[in-house]
Amino acid sequence: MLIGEYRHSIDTKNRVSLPAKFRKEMGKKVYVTRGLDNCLSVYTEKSWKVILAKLEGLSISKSDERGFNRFMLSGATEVDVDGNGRILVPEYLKDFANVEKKVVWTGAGDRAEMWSEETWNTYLSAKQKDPEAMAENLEGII
Amino acid sequence: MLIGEYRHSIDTKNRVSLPAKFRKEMGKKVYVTRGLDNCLSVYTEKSWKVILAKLEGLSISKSDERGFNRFMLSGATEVDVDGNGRILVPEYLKDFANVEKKVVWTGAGDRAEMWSEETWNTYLSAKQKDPEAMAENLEGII
DNA sequence: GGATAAAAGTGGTAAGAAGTGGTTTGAAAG
DNA sequence: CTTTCAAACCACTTCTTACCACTTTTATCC
Repeated sequence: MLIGEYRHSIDTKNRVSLPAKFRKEMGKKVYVTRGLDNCLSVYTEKSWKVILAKLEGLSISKSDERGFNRFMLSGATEVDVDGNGRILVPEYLKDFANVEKKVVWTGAGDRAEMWSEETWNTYLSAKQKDPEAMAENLEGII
Repeated sequence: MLIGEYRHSIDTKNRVSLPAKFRKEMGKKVYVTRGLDNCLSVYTEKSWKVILAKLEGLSISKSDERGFNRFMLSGATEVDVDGNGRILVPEYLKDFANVEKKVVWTGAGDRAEMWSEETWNTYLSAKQKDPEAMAENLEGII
């Protein structure tokens, strides 16, 4: 279970450390792709397979489904964790998430998320202003 | 499984590199044809057979099905991968996809797609404007 | 609480792979 | 027999990545 918030920096070669607390669960191979709200989602091998299984149900002939499939798969990349616990973030994903130097890792249960510091701050302060409103929309789930 | 996004260029002899990450899965022979949204679809020998089987299920008496069948098959061509991992793109497919010099390869699971850089940028930014909307339409899938 | 050891974070370097352009060779057609 | 075109071959440059080194932080033990 991935939880918590950690701050790291990306070096000039697009390497970034996984939070030490995540490493055991993440193993030696992870999958990075575009996430919602302009973050990057980082999946373990196991949780990635679950996502793939869901994507396989999408139809190629329906525009929305084709689009979402492309969004997820074209954005995805399999990356090895190096000897120092770092991963390499492709340029196009850095661009997507507006990441420059400082990144924020957040645990999200089955996956981790990587945010540019500004995006995270903005997102969090917006959501924190009114968690009650979010809660109202949870429809009896919680 | 073909995933990710890669940028390459086509040379004056219409040769273009396959992304190194795709080469193992693609083997020495691939099938290129017209794809939806003005990209080119590139299939492995194996996935091409699957597509063919699906096309055979289409009815010749239904206008749309007949048309789609022609769209796929008339555009298709079998191409060999050269010693440096490149393929040769026929002129008419370059024209179809508005490819000039810069191309973007994207992985789409069972196939790869090749886009002109502009077409891809336009397509992606349209989708990115509202990935959340896509996701909401796909409720239950993710 | 301080010292020591271990882990984590960060940066650099060099060998090899990948990308791309040009040249030669062989086949086909006139 | 000559010419033309395409494809295989070759060579060079750029980029990637695995490895190594150093600094800083955290944890442990005395």
